[in-house]
Amino acid sequence: MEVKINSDQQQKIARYAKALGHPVRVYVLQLLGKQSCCYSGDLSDELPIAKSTLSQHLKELKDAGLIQGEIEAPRIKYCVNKENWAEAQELFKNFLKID
Amino acid sequence: MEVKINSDQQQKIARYAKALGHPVRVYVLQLLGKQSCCYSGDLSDELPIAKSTLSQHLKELKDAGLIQGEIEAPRIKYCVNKENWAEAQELFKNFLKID
DNA sequence: CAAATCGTTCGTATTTCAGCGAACAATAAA
DNA sequence: TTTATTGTTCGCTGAAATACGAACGATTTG
Repeated sequence: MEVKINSDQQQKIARYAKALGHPVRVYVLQLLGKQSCCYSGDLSDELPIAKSTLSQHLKELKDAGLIQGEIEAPRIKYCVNKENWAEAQELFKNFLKID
Repeated sequence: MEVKINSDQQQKIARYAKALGHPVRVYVLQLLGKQSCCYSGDLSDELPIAKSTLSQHLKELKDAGLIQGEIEAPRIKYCVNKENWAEAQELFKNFLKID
């Protein structure tokens, strides 16, 4: 099957990959994979970056569709977006030819 | 097992992900996965970007370690770097929890 | 030897990224 | 009502990314 230039699949892979293109965002996702959810404030306490910077990273992951936040005022609980996570799994599995 | 901040694994995933963060680079890798190797000039003919831009993209993939180029003067034959490709497969498989 | 071909590098312009501190807004707590 | 807590947004800075055309260098071709 022919590989198409600038296909939807390529754009999606690139979009998800861009979101993973920073170790802090990879860490956040690994943490969520391990403990199912977390709070921004807790992350802020652990990570050696300003909370505004963390906020920007979380926004990037949200914009990519990989996480979602649920308000538990005054805090926000973040968790993985299962649907898009499954899509990313499938895309990278096919792209990287895993198994 | 505890998730470590800024681990080697996170940095590697982020590095490979950054290389995949553009649809043209994803296309190139898909093409190489399908036909094993290709020439820069051929890519340049197919893709709607300047050849200097393509050269930059190929350099980025080389710098990330995903492809390598073999000189067949005056052309260059590009192919996937199998060793690093296998590493990327393993990293993303574990990270995305594929199977 | 000159011309052609191929691919890289440079410089430029623009956009995006990643960091920060300060200010802001929403909510809870006192 | 005031204060505290939480997280976002803004503006800034500097670096990186993405695009290009022009110029360059290495090799092949005529």
